[in-house]
Amino acid sequence: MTTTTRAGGGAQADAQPARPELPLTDLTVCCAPESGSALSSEEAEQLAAVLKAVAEPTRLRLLSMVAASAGQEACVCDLTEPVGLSQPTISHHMKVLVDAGLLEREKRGVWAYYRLVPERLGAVAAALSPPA
Amino acid sequence: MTTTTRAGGGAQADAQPARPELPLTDLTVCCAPESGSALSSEEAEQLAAVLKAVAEPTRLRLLSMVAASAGQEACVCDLTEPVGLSQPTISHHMKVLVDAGLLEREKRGVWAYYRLVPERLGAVAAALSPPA
DNA sequence: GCTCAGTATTGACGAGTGTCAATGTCTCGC
DNA sequence: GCGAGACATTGACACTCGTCAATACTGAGC
Repeated sequence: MTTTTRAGGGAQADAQPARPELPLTDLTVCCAPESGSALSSEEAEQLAAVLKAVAEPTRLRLLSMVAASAGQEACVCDLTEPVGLSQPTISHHMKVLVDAGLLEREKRGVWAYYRLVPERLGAVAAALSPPA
Repeated sequence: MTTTTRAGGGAQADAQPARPELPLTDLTVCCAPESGSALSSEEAEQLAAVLKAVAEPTRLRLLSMVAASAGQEACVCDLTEPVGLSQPTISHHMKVLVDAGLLEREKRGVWAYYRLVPERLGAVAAALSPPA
């Protein structure tokens, strides 16, 4: 299994069967010290997939707005206006963030509330931790 | 100036005049705790610009290969073969990483050596640090 | 000066992505 | 049940991006 250094201690690999490969907190560290080996293609694609979700100004703002909200959750109705984009666009970005595992969706009545997943974000940050 | 929480303590804002806005270790924290305000458009674009450079499997592999090399530096000739892409493509990716401030280029004779900039990578990781 | 090897640049092409208008779906209140 | 509001989905468009072939550039050795 090549026990390389990894980020996040949770390592709940058996999450949902619907998503075949989405380790919540199990991301290979990008830039390990000199002795560590480089990323494989699969590891690089996994990390890049999550980073792609974050590497977009609008999504970063949405993520930060959710994190800054009380209880670290917010609904689309609160996000559409300050961002200044159409509602379908916001909905699309939120879906990307949910698919990346960075947000969780919960529908309460008519409203859809999105909540931050700190462990996932922490795993990404740890994967980018500098060597030494 | 809105002194928000930031990542990295260096804050050498006056770097090179050639690059107008490339604060090496001065990136606004994305997802601050509840009291912290959300990212502005400029802050989000700055962070996203660096993340875009990293959110690509090939560039992640190149970055990790440079970091894993002895002395944390490597030349293009060492990277082309294991990645399995053409030399212009590798050169292109390296330029993107240099422009993002994640790598530094130094030409020694005919060879171009790329060295990791840990502070920059650390600033990105810190900017993505989870709240609380 | 000339040749050669290591890199960088240019141009072009296909794939991917952010955006919006229009439409669909679901829940609540009447 | 019905209309209204909140959100998701679809289709279309412009734009960006990753890749390669071809070419230009640059430093070393003869």
